[in-house]
Amino acid sequence: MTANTGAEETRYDFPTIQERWLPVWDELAPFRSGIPSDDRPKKYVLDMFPYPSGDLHMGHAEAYALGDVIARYWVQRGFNVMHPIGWDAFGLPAENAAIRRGEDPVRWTYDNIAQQKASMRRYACSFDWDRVLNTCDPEYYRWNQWFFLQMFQRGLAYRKASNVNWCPQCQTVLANEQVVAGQCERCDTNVTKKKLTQWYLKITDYADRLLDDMTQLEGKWPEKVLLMQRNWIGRSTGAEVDFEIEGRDEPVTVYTTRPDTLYGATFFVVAADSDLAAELANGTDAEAEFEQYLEQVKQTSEMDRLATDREKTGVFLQRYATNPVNGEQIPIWASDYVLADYGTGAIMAVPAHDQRDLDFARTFDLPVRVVVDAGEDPAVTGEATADDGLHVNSGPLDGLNKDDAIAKIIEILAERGTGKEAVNYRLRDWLISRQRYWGTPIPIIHCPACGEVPVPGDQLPVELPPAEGLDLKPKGASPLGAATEWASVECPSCGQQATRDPDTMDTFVDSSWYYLRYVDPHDENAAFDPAKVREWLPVDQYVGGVTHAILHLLYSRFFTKVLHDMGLVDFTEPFTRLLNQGMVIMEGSAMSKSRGNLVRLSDELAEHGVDAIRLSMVFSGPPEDDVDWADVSPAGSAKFLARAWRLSGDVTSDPGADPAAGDISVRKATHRALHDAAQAVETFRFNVAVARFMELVNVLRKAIDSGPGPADPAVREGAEAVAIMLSLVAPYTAEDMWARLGHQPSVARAGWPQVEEELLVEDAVTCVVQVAGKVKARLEVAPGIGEDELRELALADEAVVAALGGAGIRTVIVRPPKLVNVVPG
RNA sequence: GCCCCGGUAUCCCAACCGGUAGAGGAAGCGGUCUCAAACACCGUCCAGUGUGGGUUCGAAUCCCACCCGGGGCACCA
Repeated sequence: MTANTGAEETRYDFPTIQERWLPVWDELAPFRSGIPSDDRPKKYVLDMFPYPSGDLHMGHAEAYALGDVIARYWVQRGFNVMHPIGWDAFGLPAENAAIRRGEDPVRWTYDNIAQQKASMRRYACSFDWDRVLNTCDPEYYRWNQWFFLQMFQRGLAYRKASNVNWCPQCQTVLANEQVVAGQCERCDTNVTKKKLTQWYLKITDYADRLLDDMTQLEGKWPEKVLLMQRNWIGRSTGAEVDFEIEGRDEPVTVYTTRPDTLYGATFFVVAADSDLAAELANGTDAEAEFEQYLEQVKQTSEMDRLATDREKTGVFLQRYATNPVNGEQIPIWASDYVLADYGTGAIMAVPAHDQRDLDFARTFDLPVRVVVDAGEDPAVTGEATADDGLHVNSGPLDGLNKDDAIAKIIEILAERGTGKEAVNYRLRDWLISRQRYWGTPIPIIHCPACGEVPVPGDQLPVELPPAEGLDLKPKGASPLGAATEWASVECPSCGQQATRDPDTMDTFVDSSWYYLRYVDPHDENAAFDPAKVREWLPVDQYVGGVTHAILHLLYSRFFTKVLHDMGLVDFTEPFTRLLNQGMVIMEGSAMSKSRGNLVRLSDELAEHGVDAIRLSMVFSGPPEDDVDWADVSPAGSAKFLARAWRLSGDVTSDPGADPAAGDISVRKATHRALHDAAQAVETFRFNVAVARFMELVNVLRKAIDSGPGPADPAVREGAEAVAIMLSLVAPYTAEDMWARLGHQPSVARAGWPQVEEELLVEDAVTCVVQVAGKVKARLEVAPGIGEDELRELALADEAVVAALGGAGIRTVIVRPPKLVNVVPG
């Protein structure tokens, strides 16, 4: 390298340093991970890829700074780290820009990608630029189509008509995971229901494995994320019980988690919007009333429906069900508090032991019968009792506790053939079709004769037609349907005139497997090469926001399991470890244009420099906590960087000077810092690691100014360690220091110095001597001091003797070398 | 309503298995340098750990209750 190393400079000038090293790094490419002769052990560090909706913002700056610490750390530790980046490039913003400003979504997307890519280069992310992928490239999304067809053939992709979530703003359907508190995850519009035929992926087939495999992730993923996924999947165990219905051939099955309370069922409720309700109401005197009620239910928005403390409503259908254990006739009601798509859409109501049933019973004056004795009468208190207790009024279950009663009743029902043990999930199949343009076309051809026909593999990818000339305005049907030339095709199986499926896939399909594609993003023969995947995956460390705790992470786990079953990968969990970084907020609330508290990343970078911003992000606190920009001081970060940088100009010894000849206490400080910082990084306490850097810089400053002086080789050793450690967070500053210390770039590949164990041992330790738990004396002792010796020393201490004041000694607790506690008698 | 996570100095945050409450930073204050200032450097102030109880020789750390903040789930039978 012939770059000006800046050895003569005396002032830390970040713009100069940035310009100096960027071109050098471009040439050196220190983070290239695909060199065949590279025999370093492999590690895969992955940042969640960004959506290209404009330039990078503060949130990106934080996320990528944190991921970079991890990636760069493992490089320093001698690993061949694959740290790739790509773009999650399909999605609505491109389309909306097209609609609003008449821009071509393709162009809009690629322009933004180019801008973000340039920004990431300047931000000095340690990405391997040979592995970039864009999900909107046909060479990428053809494999979405390929996976879809694989799933289709396995019965894992199917079409069905159902009441689906519909966002009136986006004019498209949404998956359950994309509805947050009754609102569209993307635009916060109240979601409505619509009966539509849509494509689904059968994630429910994997519910048990998605749940059970979480044990592999225990301790490696944030507990919070695991909990959220468990809640989302919502497995419950109970029983299905068949109730005969008067005047109906088939019995109706209900699902209950409390089959033991069957004797307490005093009425029966079907979901008002279920087919069963309509059927049961049909031809009864209640029919008109029911129709009216159903209308009213349909008018209720999802938001209102979810509101707690809602009055219970319903209609008696004038029909009766028979309780299979005691032959009782119980009235059948229709209500919206029972959900059509959970369980069987019908329940047995046990008001004494279920609050919702009790509320309903009290509203409509239905009987309440206690079958589990809890000492209180729910009919009087208004509080249903769900606790364990002895069963009463329950025939053969009398006197049993809950668990025994459940076992017993299941046995009885099974014997009679009127019920069985059953499991239910909250998780629903993943609705993946979208009525929008900018996504992966679903590779199915609808033939009037053959039905749903897969597009033959050799005709993939089914490319999107150009947006030009298409009306992309949301109108509830996919714009692709209007591209007649594109849509009309011959049926691959019978040759008849047929049409392409006009919908595109949820963009979460794209991100469900992108981490596999990075092993060779330009592979033309397959989505990925299983051999290469074996080399690199699963991902050792995944870094991203907690916003994806359910959506993306659940879908990716599902995809991985499907690929496992297809024999394409040999692991069942894609991400071994997960770190969720927090958000960047401003004065307590999320940054947004409307709040006017938006801090522009580009402004901050221009003012303080890339390194100072990165350092601020990393140092602000634990990575998973939100960073309040009002609390961080980029100027303070810049000050520290300048202070560290100055060390490199002060060192006067030559490169290669033997540190063993240097000052021992400086050496100890260096090795202690290297050791502690490494540990802090490995446990994601990056802020603590930075504190260790700062500590060492302070020690070295003192050593130079008023200690062994700038020529001491220990000072050089320390300054080099600072450069190496700092390379994780502040790559420009570190590289410049490295050069000023007389080394060739890149410091990123310098390697983490070997920590010398003997330098971690302290010369002397302060031992605290307490009397009755209060500190009375401090002794300087050898770290290896024995218990007896320490006890004697402590008891001989004047202050201790004085504190005891002649009182006897009951016990002496000795914890060498740090503590002695004398307990007076 | 249920379930998680967190409350330490003015602020952001450290503190290993229970063992000296302070590593680091910001802000403040004082000083050195300077004609003065900025920068830099040096020094310094500041809490007994949300509240109440318990366990222990000893509690920020463990247990119980409560308060406050953040998050998740929420008519899932």
